[in-house]
Amino acid sequence: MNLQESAEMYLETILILEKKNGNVRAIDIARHMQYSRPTISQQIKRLSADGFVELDSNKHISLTPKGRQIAEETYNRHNILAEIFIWMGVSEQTAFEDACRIEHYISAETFDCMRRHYEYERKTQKQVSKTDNRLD
Amino acid sequence: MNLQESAEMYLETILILEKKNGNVRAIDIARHMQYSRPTISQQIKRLSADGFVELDSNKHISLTPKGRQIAEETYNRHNILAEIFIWMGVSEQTAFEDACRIEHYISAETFDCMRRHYEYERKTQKQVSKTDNRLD
DNA sequence: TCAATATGTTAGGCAAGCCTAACATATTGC
DNA sequence: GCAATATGTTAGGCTTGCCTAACATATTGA
Repeated sequence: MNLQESAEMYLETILILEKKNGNVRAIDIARHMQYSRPTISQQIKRLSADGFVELDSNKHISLTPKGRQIAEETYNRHNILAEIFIWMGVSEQTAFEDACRIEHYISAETFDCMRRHYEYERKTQKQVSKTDNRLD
Repeated sequence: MNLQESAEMYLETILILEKKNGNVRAIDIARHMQYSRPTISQQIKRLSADGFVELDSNKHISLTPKGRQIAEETYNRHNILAEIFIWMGVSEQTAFEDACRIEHYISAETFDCMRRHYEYERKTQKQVSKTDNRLD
């Protein structure tokens, strides 16, 4: 299920907006991603044709199970990566921005190793402050 | 100096081939990157127009100072990222592949934090084996 | 109610970065 | 020396993913 970066971004955005607003319209996605309305319209059409989203009669967009799975995987990786970066001392904003780009390119293997490393370190050597700019 | 991923890849590849072979021809780049000869020809023309590489009368390609700087930065980040991933337990091949993609998207801030974290951990808790597949 | 505004879609365009086919030129081996 | 092979270039094409302009439709407020 190796989707393009852009498709993952759309699906993750839909999930985020769904959590925030309940329902999701194309215009909401356009504002959130800072893309034009036609761009969203086209991409939603594509995601719909490929079975990742559905539109109801009110043009409300929802994730299919298949789409939701990808959205949630992407969302989780994004957040966990950002959490790891923040733990390493990266500022919150940069951590989220970098995580957002990197999540699309990191393999499952590397992601798992980073996560395991992080969890292990947090458990064993809890209170070592090794950088100036840690947030926690 | 925010170059495209693809330009960074070409420059890094030229540096690698230069280290390996002494001189670099378009065909060497094509084989290494698995792209067609015309593609390399076009991209070298572009990199040359933008002042990142030069061609001599034998069609040997060399990096300008400006090009070399980017190539070396990219190369170093690639290797250090891979080293960190391997240290975290990622297999050598995956570590290099992931590093190769991620190096183009990670910010200086996040990269520095990862590097500092790695160096600190190596220094303080040298012999803790936390995963099965560590290489060192 | 109906004009103004908001939202969605269609059509057409553009840049990046690949490709193949065809041609041009350089190198090599008999 | 010359045919075969290797390398480089030109021309034209394709996909992805964005854009604007223009139009279609829905919603809202005086």
